[in-house]
Amino acid sequence: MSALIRVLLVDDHAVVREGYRRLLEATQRIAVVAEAGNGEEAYQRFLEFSPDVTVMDISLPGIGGLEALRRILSRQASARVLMFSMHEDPIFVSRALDGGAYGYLTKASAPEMMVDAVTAIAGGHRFIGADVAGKLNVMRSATELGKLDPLTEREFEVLRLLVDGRAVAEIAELMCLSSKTVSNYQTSIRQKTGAETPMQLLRLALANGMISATTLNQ
Amino acid sequence: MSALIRVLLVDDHAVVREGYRRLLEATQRIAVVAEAGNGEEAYQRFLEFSPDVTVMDISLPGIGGLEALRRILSRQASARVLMFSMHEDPIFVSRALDGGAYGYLTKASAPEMMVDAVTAIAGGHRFIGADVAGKLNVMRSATELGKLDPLTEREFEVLRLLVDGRAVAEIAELMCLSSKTVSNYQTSIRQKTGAETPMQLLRLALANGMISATTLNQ
DNA sequence: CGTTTGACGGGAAAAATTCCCTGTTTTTAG
DNA sequence: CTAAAAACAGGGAATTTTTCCCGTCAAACG
Repeated sequence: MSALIRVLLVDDHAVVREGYRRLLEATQRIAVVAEAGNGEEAYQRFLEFSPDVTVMDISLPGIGGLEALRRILSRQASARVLMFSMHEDPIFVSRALDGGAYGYLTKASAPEMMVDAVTAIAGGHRFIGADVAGKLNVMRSATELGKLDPLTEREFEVLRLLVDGRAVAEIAELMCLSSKTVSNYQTSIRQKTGAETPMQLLRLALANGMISATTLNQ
Repeated sequence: MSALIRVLLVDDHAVVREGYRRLLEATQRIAVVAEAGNGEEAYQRFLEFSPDVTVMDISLPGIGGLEALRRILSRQASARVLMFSMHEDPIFVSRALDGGAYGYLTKASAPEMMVDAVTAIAGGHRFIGADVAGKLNVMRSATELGKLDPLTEREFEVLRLLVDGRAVAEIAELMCLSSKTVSNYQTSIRQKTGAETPMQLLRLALANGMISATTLNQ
């Protein structure tokens, strides 16, 4: 029998941490040795405790889960981190795995799967929730950031103006084009990026830093 | 000593339900008699079990937490429902309370507070988490935030799903409506808020905290 | 040279939105 | 309790937008 698996638990919601803690510790094979509520703290705790496995929410206040993951790995490349999130969106999954995570689960997964995942990762395996694993291959390597690459200059400009809150007609005037052309560009943008609704397009643009999220709030 | 408090637990994430269940049952004074993963199911379980307190997430797939709350109350006006959510945004809080909820907590609250809240509500008191109670009055007057107030419950739900990146047809299916109706709602939302492009809607939603800026970036 | 790729937009068909209007519930006010 | 008001749901028709496919033109490329 192997020794206790020492876990660092990171989530900004105390209730969720509590849920995972009870869940994990119920097995007797896992001990939660530390918790953190944000990215910076997670990094600190990681250095302090050197946990076998770090279980971390991808959405954290402050530096965010992916950045925390990066910092941890830059300090100790062999660190084993299980990322989880409430999104089963493949983009999140691939970003996490590209970032060096050892596993990925959604909060919608069966609770027991968390135990399996932690155990697997502690043993050096990778673990990806069945619910997202399927989708992964389809979208693989199409990381969110690359999605805007195939856009031509004009398409990109149209997207920028859309994100700026401009209407199609307005963009046409600004760019001295026919509304028709702008519409056509919009269509090709959607095809190239795979965004199916205006909002998805916007979120994609935001994720690519076309606008800083903080700017949005005023 | 009073009898056991019988609780119905509603959240779309099994892990979160599990966390709350363990948390609540650890006290010995509370028993989780049923769980539900969506609004329709919540209503069914409520009828089946007549729980003393219903603990329900505001963001649910299908009919949504607020609608589920409404249905429950229309069946039994004396029902005691504790709504919770990951948002501490005043708009959600006031919606829930206007809708007849007995209490409101955020997932960021200390886990023990959940127990206190359930106990208080079972005793007929109202319970609002300290973290949101303060903001309730302050933010009420802020001009930006008032923009979503004239929206009706259905409009609000449509907006939430739109911002979530859902297509109109998808929303229609989720809410069991005709696409036509959803389109009509969309129009009235735009008229009431003055938002003319999807981006402006997104901005509004952000300003009102329907989405956290960090969610967008990760 | 051809060939490809991007810029631009027309035309026709398809889809979505808008405006208006009709019912039905629900809620509120007196 | 009753009347008025508001919310809910969606049909019809006109309109706008989008989509898809087509073309021209110019620059870049092998």
